[in-house]
Amino acid sequence: MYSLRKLVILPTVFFNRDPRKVSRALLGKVLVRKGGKTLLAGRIVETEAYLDGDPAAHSFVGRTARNDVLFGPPGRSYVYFIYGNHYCLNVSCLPDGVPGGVLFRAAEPLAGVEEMARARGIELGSTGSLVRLTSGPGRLAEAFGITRTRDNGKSFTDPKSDLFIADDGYRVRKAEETVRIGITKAAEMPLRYVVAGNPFVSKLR
DNA sequence: TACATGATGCCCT
DNA sequence: GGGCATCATGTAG
Repeated sequence: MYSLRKLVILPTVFFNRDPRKVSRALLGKVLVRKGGKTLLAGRIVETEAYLDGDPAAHSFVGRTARNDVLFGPPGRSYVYFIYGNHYCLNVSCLPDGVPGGVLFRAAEPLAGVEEMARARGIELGSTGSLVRLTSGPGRLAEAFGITRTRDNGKSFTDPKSDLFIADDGYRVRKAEETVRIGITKAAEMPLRYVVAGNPFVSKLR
């Protein structure tokens, strides 16, 4: 069983900087969802940065009700619904008033594997079932039970929050930068960050 | 009020 | 390697 005790919740200043820095620094950190008696935890192995003035960022159109969190204070969860099926989880970056964020694209399950499998409708034990739990932004969000109604705007840095990001002392050996996935604008910018060789990183399409 | 569009994943071949 | 499910959001009218 994964132990909560060694977890140190990341402070707000961690997110109050360039999303590229935050994306890289988040690799190896732990995403945690605390339920009533369940604990879901996953090591972050893949992220993407969305910058201020970035044509591929939701904030590019200006501040709206939908993307408001990206413009707000750092360290909040930005959840959006995409393609009629999937939620995606992000964290806001940069000071209040400046838009920016990091998309969580994949994680390695550490705790609550059965709950994740149930949420994903996956039978554990079948081929590749563990990887399919959390490799991909839509999968990751579903495994952690993320929805816009429930989680958009939540603080990631409040110890009382049921959703937070923590450091458990793990250090990534090697990180790699690649182009982002599934976008058409500014598609050439290398703003995707992955833990080299980790099997839970989502595959290029 | 309608409609095109998209930071995708699944389930086939 | 390609079709498809499926809907919130923004923009036009």
